[in-house]
Amino acid sequence: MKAFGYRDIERICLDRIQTGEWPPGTRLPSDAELASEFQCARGTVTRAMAELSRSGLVTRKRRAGTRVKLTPLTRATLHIPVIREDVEASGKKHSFALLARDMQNPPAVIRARMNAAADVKMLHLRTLHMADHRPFIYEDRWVNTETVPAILGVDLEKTSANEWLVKNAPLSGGDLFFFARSANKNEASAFGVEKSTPLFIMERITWMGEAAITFVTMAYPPGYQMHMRI
Amino acid sequence: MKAFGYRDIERICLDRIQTGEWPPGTRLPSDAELASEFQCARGTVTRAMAELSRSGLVTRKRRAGTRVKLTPLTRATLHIPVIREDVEASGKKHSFALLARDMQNPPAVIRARMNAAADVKMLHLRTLHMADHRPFIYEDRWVNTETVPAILGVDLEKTSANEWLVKNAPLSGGDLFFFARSANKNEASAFGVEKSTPLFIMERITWMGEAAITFVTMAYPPGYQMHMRI
DNA sequence: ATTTGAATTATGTCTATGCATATTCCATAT
DNA sequence: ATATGGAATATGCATAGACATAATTCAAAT
Repeated sequence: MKAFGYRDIERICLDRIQTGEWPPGTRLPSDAELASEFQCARGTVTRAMAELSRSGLVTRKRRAGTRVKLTPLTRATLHIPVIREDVEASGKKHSFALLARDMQNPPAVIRARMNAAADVKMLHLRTLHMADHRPFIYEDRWVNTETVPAILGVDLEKTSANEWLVKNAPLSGGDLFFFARSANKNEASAFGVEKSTPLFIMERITWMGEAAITFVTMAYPPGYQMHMRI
Repeated sequence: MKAFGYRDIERICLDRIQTGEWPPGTRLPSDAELASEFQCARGTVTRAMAELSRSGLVTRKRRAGTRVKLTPLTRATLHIPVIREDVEASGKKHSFALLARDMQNPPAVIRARMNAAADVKMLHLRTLHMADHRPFIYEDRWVNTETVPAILGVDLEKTSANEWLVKNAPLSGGDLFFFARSANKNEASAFGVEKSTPLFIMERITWMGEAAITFVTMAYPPGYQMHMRI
C-alpha cells in the first residue's frame, strides 16, 4: 500500500467529520496515534491537522488535543473580482462610461466613515459599468488623493478607477457592507427602472493602515444575485 | 538578535507587500535566500510562504519561484453564525416563533434547486426570529427529511431548526445567494412594513454529497447591513 | 529557425529529532 | 475537602537532510 501524504490524511479526516464518524465535539486521536495509523511521521499528520484547523473544522490545543468544532463549516469565502475580469469571465464584453469626475469635499457621512479631516477634498467619480452594453454596476466612488496621489495622473476614461486601484494601490484591509435599498435617481436612470425599485448594494472601504484609500458604493441592477460557496 | 519564527517572517513579508516594497508581480527571493536573510532553516521560510500563499497574497510555483499576486487581497470571509448566537453576541435576547410547520411537496422551483424527486414531501417551516422581541429574520425553510430524518423527532418549538441543523446535520458544502427584492405578504406583515419595501435576502442550500439537506430563505428587515472584512 | 533534450533550480513533501509550552491529571501537603 | 506542585502528555515550532517534481534555461541536433 502506498504511503499516505498529508493531503490524503486531510481528505480522510475531513470525510470522517462529514460523514458523522467524528461528530462535532469529538476528540480526534493524537497526532502520534494518527501517524501510526497512517504509517507516516508525526510531522505529516501535524501538517494535515494544521490545514483542517485553518479551514475551521477542528480546534487544536496543546495537551488538550484536537477536537471537531461544535459548528463546523460556518465560513464562506467571497472572491472580489476586478469588475472587468468578472464580466469577461462570463463571456461578455466589458465597457464603462465615466459619468462624472471632480474634486469635492465629501459629505460628512462619507468623511466620517473614511476617517478623514473636515476640509479634505477628494476625487469623486461616478461610473457605469456594462456587460455586453447592458448596465451591470452603477458605481459612486470617493478616492482619497492624499493616500493615492498617483491616481490624479491616470486617464480614468481608459482604465477604470476600480481596476487601477485594485492593481496599484497597496492596501492593508477593507470593510464590505451589503444591503438592500431603493434605487436613487441616478441609479434608476442608469438601469432604466422606477425610483422605488429594490437594489442590491455593496459598499466598500479600503484602508492603508489608518487612512482610507477609497469609499465606493456599487449598485447592482434588479435581479442580480451574489453567490458564495461554503 | 533573537531568531525569526515563521510568524515573524510571514508578518515581515506581508509588510513588504503592503507597503509596496514588493509590488504586485514581484518575484520574491527564493526560500533559501530568505532563510539566509532571516538566519533560519529553509523549512521555516517555507512554512511562512505557505501561509501567505494560502491567504492568497502570493503564488508559488516550482522552479518559477514565489511571486506577489497581481491582485492581492481579493477575498473576504463571511462567518455564518447560528442565529441565536449572532443575536446574543450583540447583547440582545434571542427568541423565535414557529409560525407554520407541515409536510408538503415543494414547488417545482425549490425541488429543482434541491435536486429532489418530483413526488417528495418535505418539512416546511416558517419561523420568525427576534432580537429583543423585535423581528430580526423571517425564515422560510424546506428540510429534506430523507437526508435528515432525525429532525422529525425534534421539538422545533424549543430548538430552532437553524440551530439544530447547524449542530446536528453533517454537511459537505453549501451555496449562498444574496440579493434584494420587495417584501412578500408574509415578510411585510412580520416586519410591519409595506409590501413593496426592499429587503435583503439570503438563500442558502446545504448539501450532503449530492443530496440537499435544507433550502432556506432568510429575509432581513429594512436597514439591515451584512458586514465582511478583507 | 526550430525542436529536442539534458542540466539546473525552486518549490513540494516527507522523515527524524529535539525542545518549548500549555493543559490536564494526580499525588501530596495543608 | 481544598489547595499546590510536579509529572505526563499533546500540540507548536524549529532544524537538517533527503528525494520528488515542475518549470526554466540553454546547448546541441535537426
